[in-house]
Amino acid sequence: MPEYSLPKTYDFESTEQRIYAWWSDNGYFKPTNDPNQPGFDPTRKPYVISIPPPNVTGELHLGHAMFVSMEDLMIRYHRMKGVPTLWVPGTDHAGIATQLQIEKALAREGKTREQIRREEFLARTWAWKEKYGGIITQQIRRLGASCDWQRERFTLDDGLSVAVREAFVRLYEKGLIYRGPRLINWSPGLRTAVSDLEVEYSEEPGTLYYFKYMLAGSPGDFIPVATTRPETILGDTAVAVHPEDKRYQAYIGQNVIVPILGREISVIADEYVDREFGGGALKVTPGHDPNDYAIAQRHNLQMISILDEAARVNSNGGPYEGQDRFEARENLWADMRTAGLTIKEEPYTLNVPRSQRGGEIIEPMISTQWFVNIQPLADAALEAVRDGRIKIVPERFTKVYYNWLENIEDWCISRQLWWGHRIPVWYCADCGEMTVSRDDPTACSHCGGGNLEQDPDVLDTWFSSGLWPFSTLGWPEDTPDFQYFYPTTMMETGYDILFFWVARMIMSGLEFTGQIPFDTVYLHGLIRDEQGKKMSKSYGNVIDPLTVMEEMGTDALRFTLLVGSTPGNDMNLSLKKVEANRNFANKLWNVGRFVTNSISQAPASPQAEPDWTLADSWIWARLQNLVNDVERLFQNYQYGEAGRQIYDFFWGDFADWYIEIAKLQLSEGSDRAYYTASTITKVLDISLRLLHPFTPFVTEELWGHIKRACQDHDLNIYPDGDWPPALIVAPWPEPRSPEGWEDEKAADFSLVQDIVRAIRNLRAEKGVKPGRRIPAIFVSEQKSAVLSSQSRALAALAQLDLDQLTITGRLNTKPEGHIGLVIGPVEVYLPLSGLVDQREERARLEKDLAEIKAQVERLETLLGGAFAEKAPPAVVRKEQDKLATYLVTAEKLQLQLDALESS
RNA sequence: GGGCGGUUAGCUCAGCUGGUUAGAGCGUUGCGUUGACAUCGCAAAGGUCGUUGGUUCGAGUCCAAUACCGCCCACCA
Repeated sequence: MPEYSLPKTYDFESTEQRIYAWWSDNGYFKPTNDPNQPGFDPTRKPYVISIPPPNVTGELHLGHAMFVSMEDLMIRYHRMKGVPTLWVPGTDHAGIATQLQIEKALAREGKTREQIRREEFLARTWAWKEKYGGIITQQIRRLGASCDWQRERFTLDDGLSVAVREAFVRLYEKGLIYRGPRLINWSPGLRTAVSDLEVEYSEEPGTLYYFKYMLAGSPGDFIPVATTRPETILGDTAVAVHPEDKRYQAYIGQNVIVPILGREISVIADEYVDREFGGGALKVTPGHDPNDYAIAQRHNLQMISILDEAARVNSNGGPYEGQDRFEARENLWADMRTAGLTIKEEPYTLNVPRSQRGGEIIEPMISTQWFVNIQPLADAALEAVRDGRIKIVPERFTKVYYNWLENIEDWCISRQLWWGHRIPVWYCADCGEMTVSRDDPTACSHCGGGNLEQDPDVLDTWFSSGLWPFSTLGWPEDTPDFQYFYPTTMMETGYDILFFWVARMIMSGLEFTGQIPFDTVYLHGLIRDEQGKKMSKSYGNVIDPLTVMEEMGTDALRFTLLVGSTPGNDMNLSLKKVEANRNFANKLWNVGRFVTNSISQAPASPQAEPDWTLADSWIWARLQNLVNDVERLFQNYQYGEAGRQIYDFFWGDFADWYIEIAKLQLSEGSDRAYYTASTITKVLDISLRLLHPFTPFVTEELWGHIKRACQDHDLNIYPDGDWPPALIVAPWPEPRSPEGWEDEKAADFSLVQDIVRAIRNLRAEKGVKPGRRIPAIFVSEQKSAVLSSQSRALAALAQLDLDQLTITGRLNTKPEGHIGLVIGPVEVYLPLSGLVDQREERARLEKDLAEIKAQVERLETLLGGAFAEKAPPAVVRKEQDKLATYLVTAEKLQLQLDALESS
């Protein structure tokens, strides 16, 4: 019974929470260089990430799993490199989203927020937050997030609220915030303004209505006008035609009559009008259409609002007052038809603006709101990326970023909600002036009166999240954290919030701190279902990360997300992939079992280290190669590719080949066994270190077992037995340049692999029973030394009879009753007498020969052409070597064929 | 209307500065109780890298055009 008997299967359930608590208890998530602790060194540059704060009452979804995995990978990698790292966690109050949840809960009690009043509503929301606010952060912990939880923040914290007020007041004092009536996007269901970004457009079938605008001056005469929204006729203040449109030129300046209402409005000329569309004339509704609003400003037109907060027709709508906007549409149209004012209706595809949150149709309305004059901030934000102070990965998103900022409109920041940062503006009942203040004022700053009332509105959630990278570090106070950890290093998030969040953080960071908030933006893609469809509850294709973690382990999910994604590209997730990676975790585990057993069985007190075997050299070279590649890929943010390469190395090279050969070397006893145990331990150790940022739990757990086994058996793989206390803080493997011997060893080992594969292949083809050991004759002039040294390995891997192996430089006659194989410079003969079929053999040899000859021909042409002169010498030499090998192979194949003919 | 991404094996995808026989996982087929692992092993089948043209000694990789799929921005009522 081995001393270390690990279970056969990796048990993630019993591991993950224990390991997480252990890391946390040992303080590994905290920065190793902390400005609030003794021994702080301000010259060491930290690596800092601010977490994209999830909605405080949200539930974990795959988007969270994605960014947590990615950021945790970045953090763990840098931590292992010895860089002081800080990952600041926190949550967002998510104004609209949270308020909607509370309102829904209220609705179930048959209440509205207006009924219970603001104070009571906020109390309930806070209670809700207290109750559910911990769930999401708990779930993020389950993913293995190595955040410094002592620095956790919430956007409505006192400190962050101070930051929000500071930001608002500064902008106001600089004249970059203003209040006024403007056409904004109104959400009638939520009864609040929303920003342009919060409106989504969807193509939907609708109707284009044609009707008559009767001329006031000449009865019976009319201008035909088309609209998709007849109810807005009630708010028309002009009819516009193109100035050069001959049909209507005569009417310009005349009056037309608004249907049903009978108001007179004038016909104006504006180049915006498209003569081809509809009748060529445009009704102008400045109060409910952005383009019409612009026209109205050019022509100084009156602006009429016809809808109230709930999008019901108001008193400007005459007989339709009180009707819902869609109801009014039908009724007005019916009345117009009765009045003979309609022309026709035709089907038409509309682009309907809908609320990102509620999904209802957004109504453009004129409303008094607070705005940020964004242009100066946008210019600075553009400059920071243009001059390279901030780098966006993948690079193509910089163009998207530029395009948005170059065409940006002022930002409507006030929301008619209750849950959020209340606007720090007070209105004086005595003098009517505004007091804008960082602290709650007791008196009007203008008249000194005490009759102050605070603006009832709150700020857009993104206003506070825009301050996140520095508000979480203590800004506006100049705290030690802010001084040391700001600017942060990496902003990792989904490309879908590039505008909402990233751009605004850059604008705010530059404006308020005078510095960039982070130097790199890494954007990951969205996660879709197996077919590439968006996951949504209505499709029923949502994958719940918690279920996946429960069933297959956190590491399997993390590895799938990390390795399955390419920067900026969406990924399609299927459970099959997670399953494959659960199997990988299990593979790791079982290699670990093998290694711990080997350690505990290895002989003690080593003598001098024996020469490395070919396999030893090969695996070291491969591993070193891997370390270098991973480092390069990490530097280029190619995390997925790095993970894939580690996977391939671990399974395809280490487990499939080296471990199999190691079994032989271990059975040799004494020093060879000791050093082989040491080698597999070292290779595993480095593999675990490389994998740790991807799959932290299984690697940490396994590494702990390896460490204990080594310590108990005096096997030192770290100098002086100086083991790191935990894998999470173990040093990252150092890249090294090759020493020159690697290529030859790689070529020799690859020959061994090819021989083994060829023999296995033939055995399978001929139906030789697995396990049956057969004799073999190896013939090669150039490689007999390699073959001799590898006889045991060849015998074991290809199931040959070691006692009946012949290795020779040349053979005069082909052995009777053998099947011959040619692998490069090596011939192998296997005595499969009963299974030899002359015709089959000839066919096989001819096929191989034909292939080789084709290659020879190709290479001869290649090397005879301009390639030999123009290609780099190293590339040419490689091809020449190949040709030489092919020629030898061809020759040997030909000899075998000849032998077959003559027998 | 403008911009971006994708198109590689039956499916889902890698393939990063061009190097000459294009990879993985899953699936399929055949064999298998080799004391790490059946969440496994061995072997096999399977691809004119969307199309056309160009640059180059050399193109899945670079350039141009084009088709289809998807996304973002703008929003002609």
